[in-house]
Amino acid sequence: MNIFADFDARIKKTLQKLDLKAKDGGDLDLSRVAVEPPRDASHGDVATNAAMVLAKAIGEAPRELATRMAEALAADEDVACVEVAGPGFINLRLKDGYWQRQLADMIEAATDYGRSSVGAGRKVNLEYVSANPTGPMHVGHCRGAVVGDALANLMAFAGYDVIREYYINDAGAQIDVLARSVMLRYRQALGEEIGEIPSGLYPGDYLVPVGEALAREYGRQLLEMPEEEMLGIVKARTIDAMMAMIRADLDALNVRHDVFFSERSLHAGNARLIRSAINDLTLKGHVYKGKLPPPKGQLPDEWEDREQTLFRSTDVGDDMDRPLVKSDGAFTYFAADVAYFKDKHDRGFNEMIYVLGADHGGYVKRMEGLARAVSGGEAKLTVILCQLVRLFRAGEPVKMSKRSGEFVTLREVVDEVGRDPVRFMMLYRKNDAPLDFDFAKVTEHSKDNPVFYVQYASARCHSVFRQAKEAGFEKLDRETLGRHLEKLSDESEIALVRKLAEYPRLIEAAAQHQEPHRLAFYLYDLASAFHGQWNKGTENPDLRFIKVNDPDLSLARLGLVQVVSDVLASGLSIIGADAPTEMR
RNA sequence: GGUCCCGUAGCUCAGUAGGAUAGAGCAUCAGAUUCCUAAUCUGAGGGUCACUGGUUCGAAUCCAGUCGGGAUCACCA
Repeated sequence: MNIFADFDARIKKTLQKLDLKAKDGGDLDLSRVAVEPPRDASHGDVATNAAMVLAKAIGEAPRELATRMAEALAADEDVACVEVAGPGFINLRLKDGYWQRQLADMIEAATDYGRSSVGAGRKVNLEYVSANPTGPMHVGHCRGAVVGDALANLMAFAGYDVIREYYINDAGAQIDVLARSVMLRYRQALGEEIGEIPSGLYPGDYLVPVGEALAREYGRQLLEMPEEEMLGIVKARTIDAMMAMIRADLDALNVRHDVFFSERSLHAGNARLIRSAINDLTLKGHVYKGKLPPPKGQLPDEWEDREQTLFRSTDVGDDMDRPLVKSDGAFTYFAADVAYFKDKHDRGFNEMIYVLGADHGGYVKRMEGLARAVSGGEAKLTVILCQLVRLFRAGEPVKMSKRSGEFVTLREVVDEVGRDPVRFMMLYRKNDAPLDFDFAKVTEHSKDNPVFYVQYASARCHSVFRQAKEAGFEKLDRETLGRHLEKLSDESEIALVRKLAEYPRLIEAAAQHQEPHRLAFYLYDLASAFHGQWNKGTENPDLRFIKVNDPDLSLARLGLVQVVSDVLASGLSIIGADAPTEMR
């Protein structure tokens, strides 16, 4: 139950009873009425701007109108007091009994607390990672993988029907280069001296086992085949091997996909699907033959002024029209994108989300244009751009050079710092802000490390329960925990319940705005509130969770701890990290 | 040159649908901690929200422009 939605409904009902009329006789527009937590907790529990938003239409001073509304709202049995503040805010303070009932519901809902139906079962296609199958995933892929995966978890929890998708770029010139690189390793496995890997080929050692496997399976046979046939086999085997490696890496990061979609499948059968998609675009009038103006600024060295098949993306918001066919007659990467998007649309998706690195910022407009053109404007395509991650080791930047093949792999990072810290830290920043990732800080066991801080809160909750058992509390099921909640009356305890009550609204907002980082920040806040409550017990023994001489109060407090633990577990599982029961 | 992202405390960053006196952590400073739940705690100082103009009851937030930083810019994937 989202308490702000609850009071939104109550407040609007009250407004109707007041029978407010617009001065021009028209209907009042309540859509701008917001019911939300006040910025400052000292203002109360629930705030609304209703009077300020409606004052003009009604023709009454905001504060005057607010006062009338406040009187009506004070009649609500759960409202302790109402205040009009500032320019016309109405602040409600709720009775302890309301919060105690909320807590009872949370205890009962257990790990389903926070689950929402705002998504209304809408089908969403979420594509993330989609790293080229030409080598192991490097650390640059990490952020998009985590953001995409966590967003999928989040949206699913908020009631969307999410399909997680990976687009395998297994067509094109890079794959030819990859296959040639493997051929070299194959000959090496057969005992040939291959010397240094020629520049332009992939030098990485990870191709050695692929060559060896081919040698085991085919012996020297591949060398005797026609080039075409041989390359086909090598490509297929290599892509399989690379994808197996990538999947294993993703698995180590706890990143899952439902669909791995092959770009090659679009090119199969004389590119049937691509032709069909382009044909479709042509019928809709988005394709023409023409020349592209050379780019402004300096002219590229090998500029060809030729007539080609173009997608008129400028009609749908792009800066320039995009080629669909290359000079060698093959389809461009973008042409395959058109077919892939059409495939998603044909599969019934009207909401497509792409999680991409910031270096793909230039593709956003053409992708949005493509969505408009293919779906006739009915599909919504959103691109989430993740800024770059900078790696640090004890404050010093970690140098990486793609040319020398000297890059930090995703696997190395996961192995070194652990899956949970990687996932949490990747979400502990807005996606459009650059992120500094310091190995030392991320593994540090101190309160300065947010990962540890949040997980420690979870461990502490479990520790409280362990101690409760030692103190003789045997029956700690949810029914028992919810039995004496009226005993929870300390201001700091009610404050913690309020924090917990924010969770459903936070889930909904984070899912709707597609901002999983909000969850990481919320969990940090919650952990902080819980640690604070724990620390209050050190100063004031009356506030300890377990008070042997007052079992009912102890049970009520354990109920509170239970929900803190539930929400931490729920939130951490969306982030994709464990909620530990103890710290080791 | 075009496009996109960013600019908030000394540093790293939040800022929830345009709301009230702009927040947190680190750092700094001042205290607490014989005992319990210290892989600490309490408190304080610190701001031209890059700049200018606009929209309105009200702008860090929306719009336009300026400055500064980053990404990207035919056919590659």
